[in-house]
Amino acid sequence: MKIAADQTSLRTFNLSLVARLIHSQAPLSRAQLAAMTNLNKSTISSLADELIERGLICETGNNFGGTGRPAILLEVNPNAGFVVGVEFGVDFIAAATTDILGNVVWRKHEAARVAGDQEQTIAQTLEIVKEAVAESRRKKRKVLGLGISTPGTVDIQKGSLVFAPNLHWRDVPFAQIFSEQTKLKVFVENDANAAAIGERLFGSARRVKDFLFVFAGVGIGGGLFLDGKLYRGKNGYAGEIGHSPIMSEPSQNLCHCGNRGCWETYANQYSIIQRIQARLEVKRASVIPQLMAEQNAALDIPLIKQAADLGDREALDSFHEAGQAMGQGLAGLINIFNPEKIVIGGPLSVAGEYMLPAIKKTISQYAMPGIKAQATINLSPFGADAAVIGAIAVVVDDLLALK
Amino acid sequence: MKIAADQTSLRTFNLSLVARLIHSQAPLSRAQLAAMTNLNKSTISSLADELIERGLICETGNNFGGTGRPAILLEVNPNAGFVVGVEFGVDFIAAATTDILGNVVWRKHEAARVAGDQEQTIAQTLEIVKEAVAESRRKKRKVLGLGISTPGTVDIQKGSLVFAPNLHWRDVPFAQIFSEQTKLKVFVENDANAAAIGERLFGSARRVKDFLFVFAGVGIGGGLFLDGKLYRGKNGYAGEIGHSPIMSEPSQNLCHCGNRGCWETYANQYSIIQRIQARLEVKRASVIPQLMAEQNAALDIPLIKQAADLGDREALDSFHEAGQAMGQGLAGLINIFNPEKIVIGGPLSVAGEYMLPAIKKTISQYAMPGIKAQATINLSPFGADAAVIGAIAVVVDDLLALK
DNA sequence: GGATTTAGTATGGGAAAGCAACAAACGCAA
DNA sequence: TTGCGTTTGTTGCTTTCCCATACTAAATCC
Repeated sequence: MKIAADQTSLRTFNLSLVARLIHSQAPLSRAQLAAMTNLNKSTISSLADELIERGLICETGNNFGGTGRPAILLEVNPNAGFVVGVEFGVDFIAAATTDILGNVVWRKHEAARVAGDQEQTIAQTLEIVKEAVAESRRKKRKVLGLGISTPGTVDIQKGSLVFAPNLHWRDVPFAQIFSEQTKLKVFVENDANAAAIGERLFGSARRVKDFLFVFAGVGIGGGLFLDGKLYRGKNGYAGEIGHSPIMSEPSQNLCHCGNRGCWETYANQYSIIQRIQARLEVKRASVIPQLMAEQNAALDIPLIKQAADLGDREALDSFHEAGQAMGQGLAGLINIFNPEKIVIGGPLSVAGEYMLPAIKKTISQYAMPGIKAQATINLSPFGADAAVIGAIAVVVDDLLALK
Repeated sequence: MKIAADQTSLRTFNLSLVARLIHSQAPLSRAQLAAMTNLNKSTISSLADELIERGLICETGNNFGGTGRPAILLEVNPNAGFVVGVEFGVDFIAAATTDILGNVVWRKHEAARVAGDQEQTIAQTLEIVKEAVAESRRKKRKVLGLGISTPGTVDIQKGSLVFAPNLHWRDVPFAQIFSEQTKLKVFVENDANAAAIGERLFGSARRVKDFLFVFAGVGIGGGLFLDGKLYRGKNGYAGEIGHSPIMSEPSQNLCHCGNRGCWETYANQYSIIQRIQARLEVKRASVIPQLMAEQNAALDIPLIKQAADLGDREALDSFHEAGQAMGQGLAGLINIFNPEKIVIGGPLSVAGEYMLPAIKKTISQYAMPGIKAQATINLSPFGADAAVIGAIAVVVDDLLALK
């Protein structure tokens, strides 16, 4: 057990506090930081010196214009280094490199048989990571760490995947494998959780204490950011928001969790594809079959989104219906969490603009008036990349913890 | 803003830590505390001295028997004083007095037209509180504070009720009224939240970091205890777990929130009464009409519970069905929160033993295997009194915070 | 160009936890 | 009975870290 606070943890806490403030609200002067934190000016000076010493922040010019002595502005050191992130999807590997502020400097998206061949996928991923590291080296930046986000449950202490039903993977010691091969500090996190951290550090939830990240794709996962930190539950499994039984008619689709009536079966990618298929069977006035033929492509979300872009009624209606289902589930979550914000991201969110109106309307119908008025709903600025950026954010979050 | 940590907050943190450990795991020696907290022995001595000085804990004998010098055992000072708690129900006022460990020394339960006449109800409550205080004085104990729990949303800073739809009350400055009249330190909290704190301090969730208190009665409210503290959401409205839309057939009951299909309409008190009424219309083989006639009583939960005690099929089946509905909602919550525990209490829980088997069975059907295996479900040891005890716990929690 | 204002630094002090040595209080065994 | 080992708790000193105050620095304003 180690729960008490000593002088060192006090220092660490304040160091981290100042680092996070500068990260999220730069540029800031020492005087501003003192006012914001209620710490003494001299204490702030000492903390800032240490952060500069560590290379995390730097002075970046003066703030002329006002009366009095101009402030020396502090901001995150843009030369501190790069961070590499990797996301495992069901049928792709996504990777990116950013600086500490989340500015993307390199990215890659490769199709992969992730759910098929584990060994080959890891080998393929290692190549991508090595490419990212080489690229960083070429730009004369050191790599501060590697973040990995994956569907399924994760042991963040060990840095291993516990079980990902979608991938059919179990007990994969990612941290061990990747740190051995790359000598990097490796972090592993669930995709929705990672995306939530990404949204908090780099995205649309920067100063938000209580928000939910809804990661929509093959399923619907949730990253619960509560009271200023990610909530993981007893074993790190929290956030399985997609499996609330909202309907239980036997007619409904079997969820991959084995039950019927799970919320996500009404609002995930496949539910939309199904809606389209059902519509195409009875009605042919849609550009979708044509698009599929032209592009020799399967019926997937990007394709349906193209159809919607062309004004296709069936595509638009399907997104609308899925949006309603999404909104119904989110209404319940809003009542439960009284969040300040709900952010929607993940693969399905490429069609977000077509779903959002229905989502908002349904929420406003079902959520309790006093609570829903407090919550804003928006799409993640990272869209389908939310989990890659999130993987990077996990690393940056550790840097800012200054442990 | 005041977010940073200084020496004083360090001391407070450690003082509170030691106080809570002693409160929850007494008796403990200084040496044990040092081992548990990783604080230095001398630091623990200093902290213990201060807690003794403040009258919160005391030395209580030695731990002979082992090898080496016997330890001096520390425990909560039983003479520190009493705490008074009050719960507003829809049609009753409940009050109790306990010591700091939650041992009840006095209690009172009065019928009242709470939802009817606000002024009269408050006057009636004041009388009860004064009686409790007089009783404490008679026992030569000082009263350390007054806790008030109420349905609806609460402003805990101001100590006022914001809005309680069930009571038709709005903007009631409880803290102001009661502290003026009694000179006590007054705390106000939502009933489900209070009950959760009570369960954590005195009940079945003592060392549990992540659990949900389900307060079942007129509605179904939730107290969310996450990461070792109560989660309140952006505005303190979190925990409205009863209003997740789980079904939306137009046939269903209108919820008092204005929607149809809310989970709580399938599992609250009224849903059970309705089930019974429907059954009695088509089938007469029940002792319920007879009980109602004998006792000249309305059809309410205690009466239906009596019928169940007599083996009445209709009563048992109705509880069973409501238990299934309850379980369906709880399954979703388990998936969302990955809690260590779910505790069910509140007025409806007098019939808990008849609902629990169905609840557990439904949960085990609908919740995800890996997650549900981690969660135990149990009834609150305080049953229908959970919110009164909770009101007291809110006061004790403040005492243990040592602010 | 001096007054004013705001920013940041230097110095000494105080609070809190750590460390190490020591005293206290028991069991045990010779 | 006495000495030893063992564990507990205290004491005095040290270290760490933040705070208060005074001071220097560097701009604007008049």
